[in-house]
Amino acid sequence: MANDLELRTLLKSIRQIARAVDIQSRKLDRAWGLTLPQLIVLRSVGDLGEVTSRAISIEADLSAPTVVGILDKLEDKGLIERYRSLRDRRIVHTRLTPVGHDLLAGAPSPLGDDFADAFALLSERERRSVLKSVDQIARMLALLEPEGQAG
Amino acid sequence: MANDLELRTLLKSIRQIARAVDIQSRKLDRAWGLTLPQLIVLRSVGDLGEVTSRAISIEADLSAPTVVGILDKLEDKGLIERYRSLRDRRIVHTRLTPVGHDLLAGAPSPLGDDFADAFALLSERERRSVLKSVDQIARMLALLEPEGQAG
DNA sequence: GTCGAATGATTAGAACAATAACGATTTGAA
DNA sequence: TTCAAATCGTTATTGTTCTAATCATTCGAC
Repeated sequence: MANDLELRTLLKSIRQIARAVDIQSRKLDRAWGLTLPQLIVLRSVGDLGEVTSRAISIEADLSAPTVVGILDKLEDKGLIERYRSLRDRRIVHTRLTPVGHDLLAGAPSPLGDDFADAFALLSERERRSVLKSVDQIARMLALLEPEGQAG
Repeated sequence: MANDLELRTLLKSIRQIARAVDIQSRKLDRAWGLTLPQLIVLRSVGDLGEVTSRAISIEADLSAPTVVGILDKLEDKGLIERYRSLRDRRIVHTRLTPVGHDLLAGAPSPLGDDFADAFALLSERERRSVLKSVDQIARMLALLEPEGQAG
């Protein structure tokens, strides 16, 4: 089938993206002391305000244990603080500290300013096509999961 | 800027893809005893024949140390074998064992048969668009790396 | 009120993946 | 020939991420 070759090509591109993102994450860490997932979670906290771990998990597309691990690190760095809800003591709320707020305000583009620039140079038509295609792949892959309903 | 929102959307899709691929890898492992990176490396060995670690690293888009770790596991499972070149004893060649060859012959689609089916249902125009966009992102991200020359 | 089920967060364990550092070997220049 | 540089593979270390299992708490049925 011709499909087999296309699937290989697609898989290779996905791998290249995964690797590039990983490398970018380490670069970010060296320059800012924050890895990409840490920045993503920090942004989620900034966007959502006082937020439960579960909500972060959904927003950032990370499993609950992963979020906990990242929150541990962000707390160690003094960027966020956590406290148990008084109404329901199972729930842990997270919010930015002033330091975290400031850092977030000056944070770079997660995928790198060079990438952001390159992306901005695309035509609107190209950008729309890219967004549509990448979202399409994401949805098709998510279908395989038990809970995945993206209607 | 409108770009900022687009970049966020893109990042979210990329994260969803990364996570879905990771989950698919674990599913593969449970069903076949091989994770996705292991399958990719095994396929690389199958495609390239007697091959150096360096060549696998390039083909599979993985760093050299990562490839070594994966080859260790594949060797433990008896799927590949390694031997030092006699001409240049720095070089280690890798090839499939008969067991590895057989397993590869029956291996499933790396991203899952469900995904392969879903992808096949797309029109040729859609498939081309997806491949083009994903490759475009991969190239734009690779640009940031020191050695990345994709002309 | 009490006990089981459900929910939220966390810990334990395993795999991938990178950079940095290292050892072994070959190549090339003086 | 001898020694420095380059190349190949590997080890050490750190970080992300998942599933499975665990703990605490709340909710619901009785």
